[in-house]
Amino acid sequence: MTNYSGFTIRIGRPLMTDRRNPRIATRKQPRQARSTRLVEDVLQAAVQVLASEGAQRFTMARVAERAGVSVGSLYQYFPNKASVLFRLQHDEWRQTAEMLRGMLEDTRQAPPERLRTVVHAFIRSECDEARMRIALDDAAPLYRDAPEAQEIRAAGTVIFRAFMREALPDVPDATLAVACDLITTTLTAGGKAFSEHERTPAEIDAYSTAMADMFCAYLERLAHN
Amino acid sequence: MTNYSGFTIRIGRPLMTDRRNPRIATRKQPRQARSTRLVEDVLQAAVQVLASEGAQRFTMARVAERAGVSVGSLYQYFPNKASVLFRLQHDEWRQTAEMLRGMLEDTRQAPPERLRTVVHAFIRSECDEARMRIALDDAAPLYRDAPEAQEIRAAGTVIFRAFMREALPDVPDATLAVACDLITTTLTAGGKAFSEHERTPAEIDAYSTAMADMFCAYLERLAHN
Amino acid sequence: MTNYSGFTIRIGRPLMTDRRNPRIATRKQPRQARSTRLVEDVLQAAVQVLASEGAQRFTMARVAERAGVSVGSLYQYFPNKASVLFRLQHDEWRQTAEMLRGMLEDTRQAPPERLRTVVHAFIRSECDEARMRIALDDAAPLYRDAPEAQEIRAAGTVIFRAFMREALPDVPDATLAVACDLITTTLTAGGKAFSEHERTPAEIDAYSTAMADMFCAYLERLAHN
Amino acid sequence: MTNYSGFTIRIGRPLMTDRRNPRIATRKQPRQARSTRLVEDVLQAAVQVLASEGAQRFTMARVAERAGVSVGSLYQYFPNKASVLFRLQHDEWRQTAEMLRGMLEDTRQAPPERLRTVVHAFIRSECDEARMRIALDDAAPLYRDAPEAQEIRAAGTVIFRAFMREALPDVPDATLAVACDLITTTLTAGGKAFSEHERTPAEIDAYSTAMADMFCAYLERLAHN
DNA sequence: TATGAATGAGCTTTCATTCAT
DNA sequence: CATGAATGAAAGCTCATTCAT
Repeated sequence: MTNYSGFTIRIGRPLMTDRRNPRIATRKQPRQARSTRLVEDVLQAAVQVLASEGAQRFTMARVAERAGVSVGSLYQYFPNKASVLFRLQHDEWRQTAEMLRGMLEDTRQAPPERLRTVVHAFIRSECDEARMRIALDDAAPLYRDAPEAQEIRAAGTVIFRAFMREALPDVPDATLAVACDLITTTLTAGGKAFSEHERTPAEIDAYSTAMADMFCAYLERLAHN
Repeated sequence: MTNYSGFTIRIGRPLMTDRRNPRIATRKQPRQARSTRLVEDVLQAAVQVLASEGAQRFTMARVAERAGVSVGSLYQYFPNKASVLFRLQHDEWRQTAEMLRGMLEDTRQAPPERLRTVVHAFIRSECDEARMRIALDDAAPLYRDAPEAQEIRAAGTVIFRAFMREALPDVPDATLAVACDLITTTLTAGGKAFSEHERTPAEIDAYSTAMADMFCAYLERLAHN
Repeated sequence: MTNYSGFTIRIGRPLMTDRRNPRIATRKQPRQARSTRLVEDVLQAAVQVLASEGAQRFTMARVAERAGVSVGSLYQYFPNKASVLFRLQHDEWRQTAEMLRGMLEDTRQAPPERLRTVVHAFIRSECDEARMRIALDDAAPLYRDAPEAQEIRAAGTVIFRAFMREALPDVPDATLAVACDLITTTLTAGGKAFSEHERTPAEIDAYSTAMADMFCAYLERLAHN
Repeated sequence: MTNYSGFTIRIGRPLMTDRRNPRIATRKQPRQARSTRLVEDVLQAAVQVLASEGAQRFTMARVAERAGVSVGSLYQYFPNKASVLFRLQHDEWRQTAEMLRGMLEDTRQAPPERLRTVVHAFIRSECDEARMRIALDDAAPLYRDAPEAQEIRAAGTVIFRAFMREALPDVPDATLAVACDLITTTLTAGGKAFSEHERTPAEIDAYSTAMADMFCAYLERLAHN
């Protein structure tokens, strides 16, 4: 998936690339402490395998071995490989979304300032663990078309739309919708593309500033039209 | 590949996700008519397989069958699977770059107008054959890190930089470089993300207009600072 | 199992198809009400799993889940998967055998009439729960070669032999033995084959009548030779 | 499949036990001599594996090893495991059907004599390679529901029906149909059941004679009613 | 030069059974 | 007694690539 912050508006239907749409939800809820631990170990191991081996060599066997469990145990809690990857992505989404929500709803700052903050935070977070994120993105075809993946993005959309409405009270709905889509897509897809290469903190800062400038210039133009 | 128009500036080094960096260049230059024909058949077939089967099921055997050639012949002209995919991507890049170059260098229009034209043309072209493009993108991990892929982008960068300098004569070099990077990345990554879903012509137009608006607002701000 | 009514005479030794001959008897005799209940729940669940999932997907985990018991408990009363299946088959056999015995020993009717009754009853019973029976039969390789399975058939044989002797008082022992074997095999194997396809009551009746006719014609011929 | 002579009439629809209905036809027609040889080696190996290891342990890897080829080669000519088994069964059917057809159409003998010949030949052939046949039958769930398997039986039916009409010229169609079904089912299912145990030539002869007697008695009764 | 048969490592997933809690 | 987490061997199948013909 291109955008994993959960903030992208999607109007059209996704172009499926795979016939089957696998169940991806977790197979059972771990109830005992040991199980919870196992799931966490597995996810941690999955991140490591993804980062060190890449999406191509991300196999259930490797994850199991890295986690110090048997393949069978893996399949107790994840119905298939896609579900492990999806869970990773999902957790990422949740975490990022939570972070961004806090910033977007922080009424102590003016909307443009909030947007600046969000852009900087997002780009920076994208550059953290970039290797793993790239690999996770490479694996996207495996989990992208799962129904669960589709559901996630809606929540982020709502929050961002509210923010945009606050920032641009007088803009017509249709215009606002497109602006939301454009900004979130630019942020997420652009952030991802940017983070595909190793970046210094200075580069990150310069790029984030530029993107925030661009967004703010756009907002101003929308406000004055 | 995130950007396949050949217009993205890349400063940092790419974060490799695969150990081996295979030769990807075509194995031999087909000079005879028959060979050229074969290569074209193969590429055509590859596009079809990609579009109809998806990246996951893109195999050399399938390409060969669709092209009406033997696997052996395929390997006469392409050293491996990645090279076929890369060639597809490369051709795409070339074609798009050529188109955009014409628009960017068309001095009959003011720079902002040229940029608008470019954005519309690019987004529209991204939405054509979207299914194949998505699949090609899914397969990016296979060819992305090849040295040949790195070289391509430079040319596009130069052209776009010249355009930007023309549009913003007084902006410092460093600022301009970042702006170039931002705009090309937004255009390519954003365009790709947008085209991942089925779009009506009206949606395409609205989105392109919004993106062009955003770019122009940004250019103005840069010009006046 | 080809014949699961318990009425087939087996002279030769079975051709083993599996190396190991596992213990199949129930692990312990459940004497407490709770245990009896559990065993019954398990068997009921097993029937359901067999009918709904087929032999291929008949797993201990599924049975346990359907029965609302833990796998561990399952293994308290059944030493292995084969034993569950065998028990199912065994119960079937017992039930059918009991039914047929009553009919065969009913001296109020002449032997040919009794045989007619038996044929109709058996074919009809085979067509009940056909799906489960097919699945149980598919699973036969798992329990067929168990020693316990061999023992069962003897009892049925004795009863049927007595009936045949009554019907054909003057036929030599050897001839009678073969006739017994032929009729029971035809009834059971033929009934099973017939019930593998969905049947209307009319079809069932027609087929039963034909089979009974055939048996009676055969008995008459044996009697007059 | 219960009946593999191809002579069974099936009126009702089969009760499916598996959701998916796999393609079973051969993947490609071997054109070179080497390939033909390979296919034959594979089938020979499959028979051996089936006979020596049983259906349970019949795996593609084992077949490949026994045939002295790689698994990959196996999958060049057989799309899946079921197709190997089906091919075995299919060849059996064809061979048996051919044999029986010759006997049934041999007008030099009276119909009852022909039927006697057929019964003896069939039972004897069932007892040959019994171990392999049992295993093949155990594996039936894998190929039974394939569409190709359904088609085969029709041909045998036609031939046997013609024979029965010749033997019983005055019997109504409906009666004849049921009689055909009964006799073929009895022959095939009964023969299979009989051959599940090791048999001496004397036993085989006695059983065949008995079954033929039964059929002839039945035919006579039908003729005189 | 063209063919396509052959390879075999490698992948995902299942499931009977055990045993610590 | 009951639980259900954990095991890990084993299976079916794919596919990039090679090389004898």
